[in-house]
Amino acid sequence: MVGIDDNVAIIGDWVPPSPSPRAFFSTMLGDNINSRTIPESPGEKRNEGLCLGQPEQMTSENADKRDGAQTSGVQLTELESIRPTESSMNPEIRSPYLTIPPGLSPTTLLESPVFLSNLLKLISSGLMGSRDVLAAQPSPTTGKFSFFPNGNIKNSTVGSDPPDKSKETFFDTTDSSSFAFKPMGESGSSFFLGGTSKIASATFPQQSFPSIDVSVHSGNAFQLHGVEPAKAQFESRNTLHFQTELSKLTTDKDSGGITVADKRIFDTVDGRPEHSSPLDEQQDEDGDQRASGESMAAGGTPSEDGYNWRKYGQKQVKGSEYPRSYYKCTHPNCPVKKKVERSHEGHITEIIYKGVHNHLKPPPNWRSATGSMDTQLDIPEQGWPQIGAVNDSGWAGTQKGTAGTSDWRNDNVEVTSSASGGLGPEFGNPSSSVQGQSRTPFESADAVDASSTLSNDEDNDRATHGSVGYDGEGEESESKRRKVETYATEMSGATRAIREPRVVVQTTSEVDILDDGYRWRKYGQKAGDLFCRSYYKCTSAGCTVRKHVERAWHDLKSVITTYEGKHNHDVPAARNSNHVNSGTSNATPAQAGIPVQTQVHRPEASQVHNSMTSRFERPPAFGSFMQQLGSSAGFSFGMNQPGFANMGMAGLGSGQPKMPVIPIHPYLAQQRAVNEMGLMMPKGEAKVEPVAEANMNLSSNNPPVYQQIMSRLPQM
DNA sequence: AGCCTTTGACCAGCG
DNA sequence: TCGCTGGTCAAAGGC
Repeated sequence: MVGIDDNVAIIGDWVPPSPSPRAFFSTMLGDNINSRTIPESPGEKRNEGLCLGQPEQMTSENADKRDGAQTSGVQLTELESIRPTESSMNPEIRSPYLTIPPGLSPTTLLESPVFLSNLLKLISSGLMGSRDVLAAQPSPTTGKFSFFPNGNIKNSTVGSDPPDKSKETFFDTTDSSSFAFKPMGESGSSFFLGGTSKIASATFPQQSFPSIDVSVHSGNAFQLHGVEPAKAQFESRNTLHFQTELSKLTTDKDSGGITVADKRIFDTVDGRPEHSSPLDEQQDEDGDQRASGESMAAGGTPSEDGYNWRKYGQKQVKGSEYPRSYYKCTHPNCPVKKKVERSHEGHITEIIYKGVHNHLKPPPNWRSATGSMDTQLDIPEQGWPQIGAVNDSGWAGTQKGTAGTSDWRNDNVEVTSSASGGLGPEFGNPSSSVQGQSRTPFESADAVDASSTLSNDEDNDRATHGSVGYDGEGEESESKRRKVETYATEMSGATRAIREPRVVVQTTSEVDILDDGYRWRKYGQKAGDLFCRSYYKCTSAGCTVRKHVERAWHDLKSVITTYEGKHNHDVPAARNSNHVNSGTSNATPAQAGIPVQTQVHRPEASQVHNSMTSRFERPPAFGSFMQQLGSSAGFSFGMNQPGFANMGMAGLGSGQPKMPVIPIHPYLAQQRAVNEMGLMMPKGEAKVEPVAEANMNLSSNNPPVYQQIMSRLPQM
């Protein structure tokens, strides 16, 4: 990769030896406890401080005071990604520098909810004061970031003037594409977080956060400036305007919960991609202008943000000559959607994101290799879902009430409530209440870091070999090492192309298999020479089960249905009752006893209705069983799926009772996380090959085949 | 094989 | 109640 690999963090007085993205964020966010000297209230869990800081920090006054006090307290560590700097204009206001390690593109950072939210954490924790203004330019070649206090930027390189060498001699002033954070108001090329006093003036219960507005000059400038309601700004040619409005960030003072509304708007001019993945950036660096066009997926889908999207709608909107496109993240259970609007020239003018991904960004080439379903790694459910939850106040980014609009209300309510307060300590994960054992928001950040790492070939190799971006860190703590191991396991599992269990059922009627009690959405169809196959997804929220129904042309009566995925909810009540009570004698072998090779029993259906419940609330014994099951039969039932928190809860229908909450020892939880990762098995092909008719129970009273299969799971 | 886009229809909110 | 609008669904076909 040109640039980023060549120049690393020139901002600092010296450059750490290839800090990993993980280290970058870890350090940035204080994950490196050794470098963290930010005062914390005694007895206060560290993680609490990591979220949004202590409440008393949240006033503008305090924030400003802490700008200096806290940042000056940041020790210069080996991975000094953030360091205090004397302001040439206002020595009281200090802002950390931020260096972008190799392999981590600025755009990757800024597109990352982790980055944005963590910047907020910085702000809130005092590392970045409310008045800190960041004028940023991503350096495709250096990856430099620097944070400048408000008003200190006179010569940012953003789009215009080079930095003042007299002030920043270390700054690569000859590199017009260097990174600088610049206060808003100095041309359009500013990037600031904290938005003057908006953050500062907000007090944390029900605090309203300012928008974060990021403009990215895809060529050589990068901007993120806070404005009020995010407004699109068109910069010069090749300018990308990225607006993120953390339009709603509220906290529950007691629980530490936080609700964040996030909106990002990408504006592009001149048809440049509104966002660039690291690869795209590389292409740009290489002068490969294909990026402008080819960074768009077929059909113009903006995919260069690294995530996989499925267009689910298009609408001609009022006042726009061109339609607006609607996309959903294809990752299972990921609630993120985005709207893409285009200018009358057909260029993308705006992308509005809704929600935050609850998974890692898939490595660039994985989708084509293994399919997006398997490549977008989940991150701990106590991570982004809560943040995302927070964000879902609507597309427009206007600051709305806590409930948000109808479409997003579920996200907000479900996640927030499920997380016992959202972004509080441990993100509300009851099992993660013990410091240092469970995953914290920063660990989520770590995961994302690692994701970024995967974008880097070199680091990717390391990840594959179980060493994720720890170069230069010789004395990592055991806990950190454990986290790395955990992640390595995770990555290893991902590398093995984790597949889901598969159950193949042959029936004599497609109708029956379609009417199996569950709600399916047809998402594809394939007609081959010998067969015609339809693809279905379960429409239940949080359910990842898919099936395809295949009918041979020569024998249309023979229907082979293959179920694939994890069995995380019960049959929808209405359909279920209908089905059971219908008495339709059209029962088929599909509804009969299926001789699943894996002779398993199942817990109560309600006990596996979603993995949120499973993960948080299932008895440990059940987890143990599932491990055995997973290891023995290649089955998994949504038990080892992180990242289901929000959707899982959203998917809790009224008729789906929740399991009692059974606390799990955090250590066990963590170990389980590791184990579960390790149990991610290749597709288990628990195949029910064409079943002999004799084996079919044609009783119409039989529950759907899926239930039949599930009924063979062990009882608790 | 699996996912994607297209596109008309449907639905809900709102005035 | 109606019309407008935005958002979503889902069948069909393409990649």
